[in-house]
Amino acid sequence: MGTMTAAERRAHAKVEFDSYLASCASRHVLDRLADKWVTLVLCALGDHGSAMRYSEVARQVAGVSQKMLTQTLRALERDGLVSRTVTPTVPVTVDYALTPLGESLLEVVRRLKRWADGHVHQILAARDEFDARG
Amino acid sequence: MGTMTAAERRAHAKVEFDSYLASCASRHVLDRLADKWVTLVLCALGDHGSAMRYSEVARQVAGVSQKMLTQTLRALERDGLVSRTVTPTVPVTVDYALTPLGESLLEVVRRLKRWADGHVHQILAARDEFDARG
DNA sequence: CCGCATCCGTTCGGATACTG
DNA sequence: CAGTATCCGAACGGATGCGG
Repeated sequence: MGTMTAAERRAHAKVEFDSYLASCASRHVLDRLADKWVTLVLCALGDHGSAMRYSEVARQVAGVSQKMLTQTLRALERDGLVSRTVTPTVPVTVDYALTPLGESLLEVVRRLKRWADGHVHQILAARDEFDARG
Repeated sequence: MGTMTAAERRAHAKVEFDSYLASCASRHVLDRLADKWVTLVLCALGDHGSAMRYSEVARQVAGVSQKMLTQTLRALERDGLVSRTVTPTVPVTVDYALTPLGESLLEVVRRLKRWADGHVHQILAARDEFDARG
């Protein structure tokens, strides 16, 4: 395997770049929120108030595949943002809820949503004007 | 064309889902921020304080390809978050700066970063514990 | 009921080369 | 200097089928 074209150079550049990103700890969290489904799941759990079954979350979010939902919930659990409780009933029961850390994050996300709701018309207007010019 | 396998069903589901998303206007903005480079560019412009040349931004962000940088700047310009000023000198000069709307958003993003910086250790700790259990 | 594994189309994003 | 255009590998994300 004498060919080490893209993969190698990529790896090198990645290390370099990751060290840059690592210096900015908050990027890890931003990257989490960057996920399309994370905010939706977070808000679903937050709006509901109490723990939700897996299928409840799926119904609430309503466009997510179970692959993405499971993946998202796992990631959130891993980061300590949601808790996962398995009750060994006959068909197993699994409940998800926000942890205190998750609720703390939800507050910040809600601020973001509030900003978005308050400024979305300006953004859409700017977008229209920009597109009109071509 | 009797075959309308994935493409068709996909299209149908997408319409359904998009109407769900459309009801939540703030998603548009969240999706913008979801972009990996948007927050970095936003912060670069914000930290610098005044207008920056294209190459200055590139140097500051330091891991972005020119393709992504241009694409990101265009998107931000389109949304009215940054202004793009072309000065027709001999080698053309282009300056980018935050608009008032962009600065307004930056404030919210900074809140998010502050939360992240304040809680990243909890997240990393949770992650380690989770990984330790396997 | 909850979730994992596989397959596969779509999209993202970097490298490179070229223009004004 | 500040882009644009093309190519291509890598990663995302949905559909389906199986397992506990």
